[in-house]
Amino acid sequence: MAKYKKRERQELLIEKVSTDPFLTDERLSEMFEVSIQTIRLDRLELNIPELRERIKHVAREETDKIRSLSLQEVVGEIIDIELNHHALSLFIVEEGHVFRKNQIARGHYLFAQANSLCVAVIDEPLALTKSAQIEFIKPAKLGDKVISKAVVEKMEGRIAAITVESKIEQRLVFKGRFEMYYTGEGEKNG
Amino acid sequence: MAKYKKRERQELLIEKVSTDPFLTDERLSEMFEVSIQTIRLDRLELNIPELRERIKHVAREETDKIRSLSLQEVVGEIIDIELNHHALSLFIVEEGHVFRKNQIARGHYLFAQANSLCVAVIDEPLALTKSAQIEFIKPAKLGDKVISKAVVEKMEGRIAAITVESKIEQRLVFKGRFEMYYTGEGEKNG
DNA sequence: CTGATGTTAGTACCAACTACTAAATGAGGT
DNA sequence: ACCTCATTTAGTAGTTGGTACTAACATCAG
Repeated sequence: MAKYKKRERQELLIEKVSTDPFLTDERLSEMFEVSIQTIRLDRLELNIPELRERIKHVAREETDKIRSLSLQEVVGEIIDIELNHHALSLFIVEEGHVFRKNQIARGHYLFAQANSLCVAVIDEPLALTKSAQIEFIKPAKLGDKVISKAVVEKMEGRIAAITVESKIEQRLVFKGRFEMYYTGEGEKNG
Repeated sequence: MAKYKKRERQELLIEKVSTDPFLTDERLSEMFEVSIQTIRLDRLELNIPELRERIKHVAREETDKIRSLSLQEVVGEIIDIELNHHALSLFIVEEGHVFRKNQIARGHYLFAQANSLCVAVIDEPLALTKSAQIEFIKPAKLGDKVISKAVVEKMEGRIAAITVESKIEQRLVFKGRFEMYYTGEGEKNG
């Protein structure tokens, strides 16, 4: 028997549609070997919108993501800043940031938070990282809220020295010392 | 006169549609105060597909992006590896990786390439970054192909020392020394 | 005034639906 | 075997946002 019972079919339908939102009722009716009307009834019962609405939804969602991605110029959200002095940012560890195995955040995200905070705190048109000494003291896990604080120690001869400390619930998880290279507007070299 | 000439209108149309792909011909015809037919003719001449096709396109494009984002587990593509000894990876600098202003790659992408290479080269179930000293010698720019080489210097007492050098066309742009913490399977501690 | 260019109007048709009515088919329970 | 309720299928009318096509205006330039 190729056909499923109502319950089974509806469960599979949810799965099918959520993995591939581009399926028409016709294609679905072929897949489950039932009539189009049955599929429509199922969608009605399950509150699954029609193809076009599903696509529209995906498209909208994703255009939003693009916006937030280009905002993600800075990793983490800056919550306090006094230019050339100090800055604070918050970074929440999400699914994309962790090793699946153990839910520990990849080191380079903590680094990225610190690094982009350093770029942000310097009030000059160009600021590039020159060097860094960093330490990962404790792993950050999925869901953790990491607060990073950057303090500019000195700025001299186009080089700024910045120390960064990142904490989760007051506990130090990361620290680093960054040297940033910066220049004013007209200036440029290699 | 609220109405535009054909040329102007068509240019604006392209802009409108590309910034908001969700506009129907009807809405557009209202915006430009012309008939729907005129809009349709314009789209025909400009090869702009209809609303539904535009949305579908956006949706598809973005579902692809999600896939490639989750693939971005490792930054850069590993091109050679001998576990616990050395590894090589290639990272091509793309639009998302650079400052828009000057097309220079954000430092944390170079770091991420090096860091994930260090994670990859260690043949143990768990490998976390403990510390790093890094130097950014020359900026990497949009389109650059960065080859990163990690060499394991020693592995002792759950700590591995690894040196990384990243080059663009034989020229050193980044180097670093990483300390990685690792453990075998059953083991675990905070 | 005449043509070319541009703009509108209108028709037939399409995909992928919704909303609704009605008939056919099960599958169970007694 | 018969009745019943759930399920499935069929079919119609109407919707949105179009394509494709024909035909009738407008407008302006030479």
